[in-house]
Amino acid sequence: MAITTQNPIAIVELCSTLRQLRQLHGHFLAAGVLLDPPLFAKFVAAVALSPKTPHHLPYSHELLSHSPHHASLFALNSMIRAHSKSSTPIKSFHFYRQILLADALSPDNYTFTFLIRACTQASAPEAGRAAHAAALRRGFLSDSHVQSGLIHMYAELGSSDAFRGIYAELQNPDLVTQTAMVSACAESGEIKLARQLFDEMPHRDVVAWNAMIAGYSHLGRSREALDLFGLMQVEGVRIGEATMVSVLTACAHLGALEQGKWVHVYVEKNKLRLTVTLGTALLDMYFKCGCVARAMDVFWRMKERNVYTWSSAISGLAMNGNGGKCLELFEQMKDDGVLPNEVTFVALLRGCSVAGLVEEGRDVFESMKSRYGIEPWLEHYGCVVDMYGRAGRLKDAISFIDAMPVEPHAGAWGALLNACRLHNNIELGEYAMKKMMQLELRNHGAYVSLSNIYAESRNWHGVSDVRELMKAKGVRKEPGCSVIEVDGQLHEFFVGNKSHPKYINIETTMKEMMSKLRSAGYVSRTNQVLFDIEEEEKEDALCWHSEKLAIAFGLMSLRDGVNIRIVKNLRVCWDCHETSKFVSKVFDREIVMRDRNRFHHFKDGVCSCMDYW
DNA sequence: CTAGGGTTAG
Repeated sequence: MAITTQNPIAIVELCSTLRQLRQLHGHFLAAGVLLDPPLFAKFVAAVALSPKTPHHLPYSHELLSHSPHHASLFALNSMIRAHSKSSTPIKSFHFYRQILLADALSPDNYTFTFLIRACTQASAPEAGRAAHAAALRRGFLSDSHVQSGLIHMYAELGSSDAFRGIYAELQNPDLVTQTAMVSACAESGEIKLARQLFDEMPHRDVVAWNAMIAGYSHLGRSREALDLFGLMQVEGVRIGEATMVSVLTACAHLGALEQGKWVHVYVEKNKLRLTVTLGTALLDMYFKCGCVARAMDVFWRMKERNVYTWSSAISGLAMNGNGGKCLELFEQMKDDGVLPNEVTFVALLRGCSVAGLVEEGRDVFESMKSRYGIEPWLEHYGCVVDMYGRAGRLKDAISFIDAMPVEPHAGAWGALLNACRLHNNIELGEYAMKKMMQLELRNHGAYVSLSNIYAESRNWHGVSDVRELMKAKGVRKEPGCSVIEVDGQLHEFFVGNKSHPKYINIETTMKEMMSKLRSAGYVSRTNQVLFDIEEEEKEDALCWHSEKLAIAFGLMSLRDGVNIRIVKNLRVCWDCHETSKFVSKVFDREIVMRDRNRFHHFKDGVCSCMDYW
């Protein structure tokens, strides 16, 4: 685009380096464009909000401080807004102070809306209450956007009483405020109340619908999210980009590929712009449905990619076991000038871990602190332990734990425990378990891992001890559940659950399937059967694990050549994993299984995880 | 065309 003085804001958005911005500024200055205060304000705001360069915020700050006479309320509000979305939201107060100090200026409803949002972003309760008090003092509490901001803020801070109190005192909350309340209730787990408020709303626009759909999505109640989306279409509400993002999140969670593809087609048909957010949600959906190629296709088609986009892609590749590609993508991310954040590093470390790239992973972990100044979260430590452990370097894993500057959490010990299971180290496994117990954890996963370690070595005493322990501690195992999509319909299976309408056929298919597998050399192993089931039920239960039911159902329902795609809520057990490998070979059928941790792509009798998970 | 809803990891 040629630089003209007609479209200053559009040109700012095209700049990708600080130098370009400075040049542009000089150009506009020479042309006299920026003498017009409103235009100057817009320019500064555009610079501040420009996502391309990491230096945009300091630069716009600099522009403002060199032109005090141009520091209009509009410009300062925009700066507060820009900072509220940045990684340093609390700096918004700097501009708030500037407004207060300027004789000719005083804060308005916009100022408080942005300021409150900044406090929410920063999770800063004191600052938030101060902003609340100031807004009250200056009489802006009647503004619905201020109300909405406050409700969101207190929900984010976890003070349910506070946002309820605010809402209760309002005589006539309008659409915006009601929507905020729906979203706040959903966020604090009160989804029923949220739905009630939503249903009672006299008028509901796209935003309200979306708040409710997103509420379900966030709580993992994806089915309800999709149901509500269906209702929204029936009511003829215009579907927008944001709606699609929530719907895609729900599809991703469920592994509902058909519905997800439908969204993709809808987006293209209706020529919705593939914005960063929508594109990211779309590629994430494809990744979580196991469609790596499609996901990467969307990724490369996107015109703009932010840290979410890159992190999603890296994480998607990691989940699908492609660690080498993760590191490659990370290099490209850096070339692109996008700064990685904590989440990017979680994804990267997981990628190194699944691919056994220990040295690379260690470098990544080091550079995270030294180059990017990011303080590791507990998750990062857990990933490193997992990385060493998975590679069989249990000594490195344990010394890494010992050297952790923070108290090791259940995740770190859990990673070690899983490594002990993979590498049959009972002694260290027991030690890890003991450590976990001291953390008073109620997570059943650890008990299952330990039990499996005992079972591998046929130590049935150990197995029953763990079972007793679980009983004593009142830890219950979450029931295993597998979901399979057939013709766009999701079918749910639980262990030994016989309630499916086609159960008789499933049972027949299952028996045939197992006998075919046996003649192909499959031998069932009862040693990893979940130990909370009585002995005599073991053999039986093994045959009726939810993923096996789902596979049988897939075999009888899906045309030849269609992949069987299964989403499981827990980790897959050894026996089901083995069964899947055999099915993929004997029936010449690919199986894509997403478990709690990662993907397993079964083909020709081999799994993409190489039996390491 | 300054304001409410939406994206990543566990």
